[in-house]
Amino acid sequence: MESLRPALLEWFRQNRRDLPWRRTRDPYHIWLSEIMLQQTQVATATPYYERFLARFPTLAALAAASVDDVLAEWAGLGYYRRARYLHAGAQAMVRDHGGVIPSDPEVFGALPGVGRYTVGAVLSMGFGAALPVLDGNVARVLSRWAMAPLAIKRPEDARLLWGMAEALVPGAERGDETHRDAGDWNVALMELGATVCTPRAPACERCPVATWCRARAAGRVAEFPPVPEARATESLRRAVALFEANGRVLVTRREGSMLTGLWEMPGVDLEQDMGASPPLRRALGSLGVTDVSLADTGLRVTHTITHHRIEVEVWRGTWTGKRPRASSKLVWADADAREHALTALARKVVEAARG
DNA sequence: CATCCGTGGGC
DNA sequence: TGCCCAAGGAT
Repeated sequence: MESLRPALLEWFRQNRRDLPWRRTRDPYHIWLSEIMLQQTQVATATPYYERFLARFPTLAALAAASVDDVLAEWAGLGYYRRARYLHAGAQAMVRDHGGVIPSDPEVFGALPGVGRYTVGAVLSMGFGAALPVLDGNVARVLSRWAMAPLAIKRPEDARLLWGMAEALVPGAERGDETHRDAGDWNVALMELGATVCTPRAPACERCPVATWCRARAAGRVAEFPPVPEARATESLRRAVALFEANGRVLVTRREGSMLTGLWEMPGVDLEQDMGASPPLRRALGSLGVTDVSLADTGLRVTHTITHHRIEVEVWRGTWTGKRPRASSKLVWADADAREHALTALARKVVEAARG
């Protein structure tokens, strides 16, 4: 145990990946990266991170932006509430905290979208706070080290895992509020989980701390952590109307609980055996789009979104009278620009239609 | 406490 | 190729 920490820290210092958010100690940049990386892989988040910071280089710039502009930069990353909370958080910091990330865990943790993980990550990396992190990577590593059947998804197990993580943070055993290794330690633990102690086919032969791993010693690494049964996905049908003009696509702003405020071509959900044309025509009519004809392109786009597998029929729309006009609910969007926050489904449909 | 919220990488 | 899952948080 005494040499476990130095062994992992030393390994990390030799093997750390050169990632954009590791070249900075600016707490705003670190905060942004941590929010973007929630439930999102490094390779996916990286281009978004670069673009986002180019557009909103400072907390003040983010706070001054409109929600729509923030969502437009976020479009394609998913979990859009993250972007709304990020924006609201930036405004709160400008309004109440002098335009900087609060270094007090209580204060920072009170901001929207900032939970215990994000508090530990940003404050340990940005300020050297001796606070733990617990994410999927750390939970997996700890479960294997202890050979304990603990799953982060189960709240009772999560409490135990947080306790284990807390006990390991440099400085914590002495009650120090800060420690120069705290941030590196947290990142090292996550880096180990991401690159060596992976969910499937872990590379134990490359693991710098394999000698401390009880699951490894027992030859039972694959059994930990236990995997809770996956929830089944539900199949849905949907039809969309694709209108194109001058390289632009007609899209409407989504309402309701999912993907609220994002833009997508007009469409309707369909029952299993329902014809698409009449309801699609009605949906267009309610947007003020009349005098059009619709033709089934035969294109079928499949999109999976949190427990729903959506099969989308793509209908080609053409106007028989005047071209549909933009309104508060309807715009002609450039699908290649990031001017509007298009859903991934919308981009997929455009892509499919272009062949 | 269980459920909800998006998307794309990787095997 | 389908399926698992990835640096969570709010309700």
